[in-house]
Amino acid sequence: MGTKERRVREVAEREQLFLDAARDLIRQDGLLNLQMARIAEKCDYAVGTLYQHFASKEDLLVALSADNSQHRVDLFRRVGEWKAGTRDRMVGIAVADLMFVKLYPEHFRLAQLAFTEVVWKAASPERRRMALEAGEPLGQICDSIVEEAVRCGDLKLKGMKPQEVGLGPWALTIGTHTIVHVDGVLEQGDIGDPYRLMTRHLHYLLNGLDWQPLFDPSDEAALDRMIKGICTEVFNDIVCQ
Amino acid sequence: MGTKERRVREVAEREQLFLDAARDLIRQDGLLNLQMARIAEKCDYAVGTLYQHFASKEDLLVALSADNSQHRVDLFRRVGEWKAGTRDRMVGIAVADLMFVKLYPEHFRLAQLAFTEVVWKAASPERRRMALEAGEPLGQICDSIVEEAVRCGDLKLKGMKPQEVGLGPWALTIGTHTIVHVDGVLEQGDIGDPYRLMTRHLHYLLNGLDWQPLFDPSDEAALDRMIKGICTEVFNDIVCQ
DNA sequence: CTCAAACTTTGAATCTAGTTCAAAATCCGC
DNA sequence: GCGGATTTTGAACTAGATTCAAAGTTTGAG
Repeated sequence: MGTKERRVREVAEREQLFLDAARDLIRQDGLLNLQMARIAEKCDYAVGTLYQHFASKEDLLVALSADNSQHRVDLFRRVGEWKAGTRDRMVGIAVADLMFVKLYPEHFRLAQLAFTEVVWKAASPERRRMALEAGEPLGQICDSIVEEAVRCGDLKLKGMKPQEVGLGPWALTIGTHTIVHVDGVLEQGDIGDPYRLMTRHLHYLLNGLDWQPLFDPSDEAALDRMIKGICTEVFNDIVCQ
Repeated sequence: MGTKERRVREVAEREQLFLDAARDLIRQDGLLNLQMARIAEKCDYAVGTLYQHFASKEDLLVALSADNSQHRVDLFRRVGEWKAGTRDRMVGIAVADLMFVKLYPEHFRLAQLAFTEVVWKAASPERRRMALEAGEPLGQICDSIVEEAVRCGDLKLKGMKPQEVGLGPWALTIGTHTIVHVDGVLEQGDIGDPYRLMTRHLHYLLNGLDWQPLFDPSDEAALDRMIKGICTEVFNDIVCQ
């Protein structure tokens, strides 16, 4: 009696179809011009069917954003499995994040919108739960690196929980993306590559945390070498920079 | 011949009236339910008049966000004028920002939305320019603290520009707010007060930058004392915590 | 003071796009 | 092959942003 299972699978497939279509339309016409009717049309389904999957447009946006996290999780996993020191891997997480935003800037923009009060609150509770769930592995990978660092003596928690340590680099990363993506803000004072700068600040933060081995980020050449090294070793097959 | 001037002033006053009404309505019914017609009604003007001031709803949102920056700038200025060491003042900036978001969480939410691609791009170019301009003093105050720190020997730039140094703390701050304001994210791993944690990470970052005098943020009591000290000395008259 | 041109305000009408829902189509077990 | 359950459909509905022609007001020249 696999007909029920087939149905479930078909529905899931169609949901994916809708999400992919929405992504295409966003890439094509911008987030600004995304219309529910167009998504349905592009998939040769009626609007009503689209609404069987998503309670509202906001619901779809959050779903799309959750779906996008998969890409990010994939990149993070590579870093999680990378055979390297804990500090290098922590920097690797930040570089992965940075690559994600560079590769898919529209995903970042969408996530930014999706987590906005107006959109987030208008999505269904299940959808919100799913979106949070989709992002969970990111935190877990990060935590496990911190935990390993503590085990092997690279880092002392000094009364913090592993998640609390992770919050610093995470905030630094998100904050940098946010600043970079508000166009106009960085034009004023001319700042070089904001992402190389972020890596530099991350190293300062890690040095402050006394995360071993310490690294001198004012050595620009060494910094570049390190970033390039991570790119080659971890993201070899993905276009880098 | 002051009739033209009077007119200009009246228009400006009405614009402020509209913005204040919008702010009230947001506080009352939430950003989600803000309606252009209601704003006009509340001010006893026709919708058309509202549209003489703001090209679109998005335009109004960006304008409102720019108007809100004034509060933030006021807090920053206090820190800028505070007679204290440069490092304390840098932390003071972060505390000011933190207080701003705690005092006016709805302003933060609005800013978050306003700087979203969908809203930002739909606002008129002048409005965007004005919004950026309204935020400029924040960066300037921050830069001037960095510059003074360099002059008096508390900090070495090591090849960075003053703005580049400031970007680290700034990103850390914005990132923390962003994480805190996505409800649900921090529920998972139980993290104490995320803002005290942010201050702690900021100190780690400043230690990493070798910004004198170094401070041990793992001394929780000293950290609390410092935050409380800033609140009393700089924001004495404002409710703190 | 008068009047017409210029400018401003008005709000009903328009328009856009998200959402609903009754009818039609399809599926499923008997 | 049939009848009820489920799914799909898309025209109709709706909310709310935006427009614009008509009404009102101001200005300054005569």
